Amino acid sequence: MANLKYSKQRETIKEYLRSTTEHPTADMVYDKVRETFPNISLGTVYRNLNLLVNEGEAIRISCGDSSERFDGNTSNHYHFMCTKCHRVSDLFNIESLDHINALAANNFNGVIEGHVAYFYGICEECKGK
Amino acid sequence: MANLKYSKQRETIKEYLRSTTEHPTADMVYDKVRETFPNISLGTVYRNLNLLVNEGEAIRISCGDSSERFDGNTSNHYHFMCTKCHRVSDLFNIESLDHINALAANNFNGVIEGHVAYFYGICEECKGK
DNA sequence: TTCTTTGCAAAGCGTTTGCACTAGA
DNA sequence: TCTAGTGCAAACGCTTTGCAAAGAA
Repeated sequence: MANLKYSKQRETIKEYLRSTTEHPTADMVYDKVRETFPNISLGTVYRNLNLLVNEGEAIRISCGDSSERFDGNTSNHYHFMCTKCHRVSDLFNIESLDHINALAANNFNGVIEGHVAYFYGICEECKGK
Repeated sequence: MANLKYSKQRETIKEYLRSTTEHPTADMVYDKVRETFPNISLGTVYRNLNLLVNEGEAIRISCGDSSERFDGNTSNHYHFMCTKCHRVSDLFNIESLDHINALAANNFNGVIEGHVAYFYGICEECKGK
């Protein structure tokens, strides 16, 4: 949380994540940020993505794909993944599913602290094809 | 789906998955099955796990951990992962959360086909510690 | 100066795959 | 016989890490 010095690279990554809704992978971030820093390395991108996630400036999304995705929108929301084009989009129509925690806690002897959930199906763009 | 020949190795893996509720990783399966087939290779374990999942004889579980887990119980149920000991357990107390698909579909222009969800928190064993 | 960040390259880890051989049908 | 499965080792894809140089405070 502390000991963080400013870096142009991290700032650029953070701004890119905030500006997009495409939920990029580290590789996609790398490609984008290289437009500004042609010499940036993938390692730096990974390091900064991890830092941003730890600082609460970004969210890590695992949708069963081979690589993780990142989201600069840290507000509580759910995601949808298209099984055809594998794009991840935001679902702002559901506010919260926290009631399912109570369902899970029923008759369970541990402590339910939260859940991870995402939806899948066919996105609007792929529907007609 | 077709062209499957019997193999002792696959049968042993399948039976192990059916007999346990520990949701083993491929490595854990490998360790277990080596008790019966000391020369089995990790590659064979992976190949058979994938075959079993494709045949519907097992389920693949991704809980954000580095490695995937497998479950021989193919009935519809949810999982709980302890954030302390990282054990995965079954939640038989919730039958279905399919109603959340309708919540997600509301005001969404694609097609919601299903969801992936798991719960996390502290398991009964770790609670007292 | 001091401590963090960077670029680079190598290593790490889980998983898959090519190949020659074995075994089920 | 014919085809699928096996063991082995190498390769793969994503991510992390060690190190010396560069940059922020």
